[in-house]
Amino acid sequence: MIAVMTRWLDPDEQRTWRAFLTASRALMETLDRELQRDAGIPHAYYEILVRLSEAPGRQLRMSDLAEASGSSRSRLSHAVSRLESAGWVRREDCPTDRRGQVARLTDAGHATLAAAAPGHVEGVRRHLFDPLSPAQVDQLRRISEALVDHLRET
Amino acid sequence: MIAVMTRWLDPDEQRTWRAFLTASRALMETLDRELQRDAGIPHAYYEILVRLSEAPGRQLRMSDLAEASGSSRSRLSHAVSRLESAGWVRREDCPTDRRGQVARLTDAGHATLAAAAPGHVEGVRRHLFDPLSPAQVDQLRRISEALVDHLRET
DNA sequence: GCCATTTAGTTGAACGCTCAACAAAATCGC
DNA sequence: GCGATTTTGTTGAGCGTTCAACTAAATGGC
Repeated sequence: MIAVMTRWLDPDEQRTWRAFLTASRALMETLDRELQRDAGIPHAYYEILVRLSEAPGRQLRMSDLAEASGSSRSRLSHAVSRLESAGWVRREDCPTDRRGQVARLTDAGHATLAAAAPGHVEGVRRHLFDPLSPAQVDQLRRISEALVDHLRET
Repeated sequence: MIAVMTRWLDPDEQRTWRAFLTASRALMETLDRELQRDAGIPHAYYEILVRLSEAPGRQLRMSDLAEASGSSRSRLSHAVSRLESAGWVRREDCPTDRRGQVARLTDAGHATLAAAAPGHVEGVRRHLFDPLSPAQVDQLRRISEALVDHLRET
């Protein structure tokens, strides 16, 4: 039997953790709601369209798209099904791997994205960048990258 | 007709925004999965139990609990229903406002929380605090509080 | 006091996500 | 080459969240 004493968060850590929790949740919910209201799509779907629009030929293998959009395979599969029936994405067989599928952004999908993007960027600016000083923006980038690096190797 | 040119994100802002997005999403998903695996409850429910455990008499009005846990009324109502049928929370009539309901943490709920807390705190430490320097933790607190302040007044 | 408005909380439907199970094709080991 | 393993992607069930609609009680105006 091994007993390990829990190292609880001290008041400062507590405050930091809760502030981070509140801020990131509120930010995501706000941006998600704005996108839903103005463009009729959830943020996760918006991001899929963005990644496809940036890919060469506006197309990506499902697994690469999952990786790029930070999504599980299952989630992506469901999401692309929905985007496909909205007419914004088409699925095609991958020529080099017969297991594979390629998701391609349609013109309609690109148009939807183009219509949604300005409002969304505006929202990101207003809710994330405007309240922070340039130094804080820089700090936030370093902090986020440190967290990502750490989470990836776990 | 007023045409406003979109101020797109410059490469640095782009990088910051995406890193933040990736980091906060990955962190939340990781902590949520760990809590689900080790304690069988989602993070949102864990937080409700925490807030109740900290309240005087381990009880709170539904609307105060919603406020404290950063939840919509509807979400809280559904959540408390589930927590109630798990035996972790009880609903009682509010003595001073006949519209009101008070959620009270049961002993079973407190025990569940006590069992889940050490592992969760450990996770927060490992995934959030360990990868950051003390200075970065301080920066993150300031940044988060600035964002929260800004989002609250919108 | 009485009607209009606001506040508290709940409900059900629609939707998106998670998880585990699965099929099919590619790759690895020998 | 051939069987075991890994990788790719999908599926369906269960769960949690959102949104709009709703009831009931408190508050405010006159």
